[in-house]
Amino acid sequence: MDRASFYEQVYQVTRLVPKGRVTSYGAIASYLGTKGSSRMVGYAMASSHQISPPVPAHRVVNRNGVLTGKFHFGSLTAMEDLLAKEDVKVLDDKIVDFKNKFWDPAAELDLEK
DNA sequence: ATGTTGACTTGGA
DNA sequence: GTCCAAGCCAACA
Repeated sequence: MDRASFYEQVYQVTRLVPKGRVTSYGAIASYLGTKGSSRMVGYAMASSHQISPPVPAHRVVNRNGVLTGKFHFGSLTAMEDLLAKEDVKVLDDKIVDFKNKFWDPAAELDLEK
């Protein structure tokens, strides 16, 4: 993991997000150990458009469950459309029942244990 | 090496 | 409950 850049780590964790689930930038940042660099997580996603394999960035939202980065998808409806296909309802740019669909890598992966 | 930037988070009013 | 300000760290020029 040390060889991989912070970006790569973010990409990998993001790919681990199960379909139909969403996570927050802070959760990923915290999982990587850099809680304070929550911005970097989102910033990394900005570069995830052209990398491979593709990163399900649409499953990553802010702590509020709001699609803050939907504007970066090219189309304003692209992100919520992708989420809708994964049984994730989006209302007013916010994840419906976000708390229930929230997926915390640190808690789910539990690699510390 | 320094400065700017950013798909965030938290805390205080 | 909402709104504003500051902090945070890594990549890039």
